[in-house]
Amino acid sequence: MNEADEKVGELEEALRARGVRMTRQRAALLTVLANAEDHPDANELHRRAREIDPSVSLATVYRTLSLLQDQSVVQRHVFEGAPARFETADAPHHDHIIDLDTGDVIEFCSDRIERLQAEIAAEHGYEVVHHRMELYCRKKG
Amino acid sequence: MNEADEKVGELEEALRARGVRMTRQRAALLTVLANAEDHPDANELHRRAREIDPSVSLATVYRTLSLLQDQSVVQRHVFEGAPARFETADAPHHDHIIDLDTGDVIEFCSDRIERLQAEIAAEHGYEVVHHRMELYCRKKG
DNA sequence: TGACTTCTTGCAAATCATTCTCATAATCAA
DNA sequence: TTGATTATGAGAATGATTTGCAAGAAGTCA
Repeated sequence: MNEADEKVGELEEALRARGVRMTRQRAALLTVLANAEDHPDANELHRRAREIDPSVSLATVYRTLSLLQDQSVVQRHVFEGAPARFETADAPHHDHIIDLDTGDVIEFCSDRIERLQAEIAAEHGYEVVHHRMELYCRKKG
Repeated sequence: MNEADEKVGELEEALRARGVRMTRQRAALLTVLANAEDHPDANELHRRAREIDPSVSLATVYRTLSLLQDQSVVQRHVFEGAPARFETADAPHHDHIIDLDTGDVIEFCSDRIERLQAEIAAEHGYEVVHHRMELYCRKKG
């Protein structure tokens, strides 16, 4: 039993404890998400989930992703001109570098930037509920 | 003749100089854009353009917005879960605070953040082509 | 375990923003 | 004005996501 499978078990239990019904399809999607090292979109998640349970429909993938987002189990990212991509929300907050040539996504985080953001918001009388920062980049010459 | 009308004239001329045909519809949209103090979406721009020239179609609004974006006359912003919003690109680069309760958009910019972004990208072997930073905020209680 | 209530699912049809097709109309250079 | 080229309107097409509905599972309680 690897790390990801362990994670799936924990997630299932946590969700059940919060009154979420555990179905075949939801378990399949949780497994896919826990094993994903990338940032797949709904279609790709659907493809992978079908390998575990061929009956899973795309509609259910979307429904389950919404559910998991509400439960703070996954995060949805919408990058420019592309379908939304998903990842498990267990990692601490981070932002993304998007490689314009390959579509690769690299994660990073910077306390200094976050602090500056809060400062700027405060100057305008606001507090940051959440933010989005994406750097669309190209490999250096 | 106010500031915005002057801007429209300049824009028309600049576009013509670049070989862009000036049509009734394009002029209408330029006028709307030059007079917009907010960040309207395509539908709203269509509504406003119709007040000047009722024949303008939504398809043309979209086509013209693409054209103007290519010509660096307007910038398109896609905020969370909402249609794209547009603004003239004459202002220097800036980022946005989005008021979650009202949908209001406030502009700001921070050299310090931009510098940090470039630094972070460089650490990963990248250079920033462009970026997106949005602070989804609520008024401070 | 069986019976029930309530939630889930798959499928297909519906949305929504945006783009495209194509026949017609307008722009601009000569 | 004329002609070559490009733009436009109307509506159909697209792609991602959501939804309505009838049928199928989950969790509950006796």
